[in-house]
Amino acid sequence: MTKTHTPDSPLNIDWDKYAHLIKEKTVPAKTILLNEGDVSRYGYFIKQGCLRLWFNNKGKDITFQFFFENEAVSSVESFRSGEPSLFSIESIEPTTVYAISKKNFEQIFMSNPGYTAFIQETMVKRMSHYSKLFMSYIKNTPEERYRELLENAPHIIKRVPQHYIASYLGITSVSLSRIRNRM
Amino acid sequence: MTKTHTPDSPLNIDWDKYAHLIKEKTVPAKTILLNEGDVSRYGYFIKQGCLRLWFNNKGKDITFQFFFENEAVSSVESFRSGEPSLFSIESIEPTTVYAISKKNFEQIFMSNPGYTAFIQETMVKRMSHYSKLFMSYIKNTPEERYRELLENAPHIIKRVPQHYIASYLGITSVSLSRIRNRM
DNA sequence: ATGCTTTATTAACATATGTTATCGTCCGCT
DNA sequence: AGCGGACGATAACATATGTTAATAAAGCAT
Repeated sequence: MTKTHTPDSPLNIDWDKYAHLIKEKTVPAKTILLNEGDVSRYGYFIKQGCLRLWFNNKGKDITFQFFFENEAVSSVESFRSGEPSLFSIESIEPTTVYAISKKNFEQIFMSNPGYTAFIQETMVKRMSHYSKLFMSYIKNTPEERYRELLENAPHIIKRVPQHYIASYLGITSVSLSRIRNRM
Repeated sequence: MTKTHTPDSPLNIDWDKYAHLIKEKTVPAKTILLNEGDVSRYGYFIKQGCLRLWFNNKGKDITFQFFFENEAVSSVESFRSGEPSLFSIESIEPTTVYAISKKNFEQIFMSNPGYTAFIQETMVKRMSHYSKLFMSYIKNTPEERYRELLENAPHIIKRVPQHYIASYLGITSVSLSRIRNRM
C-alpha cells in the first residue's frame, strides 16, 4: 500500500489573496460533490473534513481513495479534458472545501511558475502512488493490505467507517470483520 | 484493465539522427536488463521483442506489466532520481532494444520542446493507466480480469507464457488454468 | 425519550483460490 | 535423434472469501 495519506504537498497557498476566485463550501456528511458521469467543473481543496472517491460497479459502490485536510481533490481527467468523470466525490464527514473553477484555477496556477512545477511534481507522485497501490494489490492478501493500512495510514482507519475500508481493500465488510476478529 | 497495450505514443523518432547517442542491444529470452535494487542507468525503447516488469515477493516473482514493440520502458523513479529500482526488467522473447543513458536522454529530449510536452503527456497517461488498472483490481474477480485481458489485449495472451499472465492477474497458474478450463 | 438509520458482528453455506504434487507435451539445445 | 527444461493441465485437500440473514450497538433526528 505505502503511504496512502501523505498529502502530495503542504501547498501553503495564501487563500486570502485569491479569496475572490475561490468559493468556500460547507456540506454535511454523505453529500456528493461530483457525480460519476458528470463533467468536473471544480477542483477542491479540503479545509476541514474528509472525502472519498468511489464508483458504481454492478449496483455496489466501490471506494478507492480517501482524502483529508489540506489535500487537493479532483477528477483530474475530467477536470482537464472535460470528459465525464469515472467516479463520484462524496463527503464522509461534514466537510468544508475550497472550490476552484477551471478558469480561476488556470489564472492562479498557470500564471505562477512555482505552481506549475508543483503541479507536475504532483502528477509524478500520484502516478507513483497508484503504481505502488497496484503492486500492493497484486502481491498481498486482503489481510496483509489491512495490516499495511494500519501501519501506514492509521488515520484512515480511525476516521473512516469500516465498510468503506473493506471496499477499499477489495473485500466485503463481512470479510473485513472476520480479519479483524482473528488478528 | 482497459487497454494495457496501446503504446503511450507512436513516438516517431529519427533514430539515425541520434545513432551516436543510442546503443542498440540484442538479448536472448530471459535476460535481465535491470535488476531489482539496482539503479536504472538506461531507458529502453523496444525495437523488436517483448519485456516484462516484475519484482520478488517472498521468494516468488510477480509480473505486473508487459511491453512490446515501439514502447518505451524504464524504471521511471529510479531513472529520474537515481534510487534503487523497485522491480526488474527482463526479456520474455529474444529482444532488441535501443538503450539510452540518462545523459543522452536529457540531451535528446530536454532540448526539444516538442519532446518535453510528449514526456509530460506520457506521464499523465501512465498515471491514468495505473489508476484504471487499480480500479479494475478492486472491482473485478480474477476471471473477469482475464476476460477483460482477452478482449482488450489479446496480443498479450498470444505472446506471453501463461504463468506470467497468471501472476499479472494476481493468481497462480493453477487457478488460471482452471479458469480457462471452465470458460 | 423515542424511533430510525447506520454500522459492525456473527453464523451457515456455497464457491473460488492456494498449495503441493504428478503427469504429459512441447520446445530448444547439443 | 535425443535430452532436459519449460510449460500447462489436473487432482486432492486446506483455507479464505462471498452471500444472505439475523442481531446488536451506536449515532442522529424529531
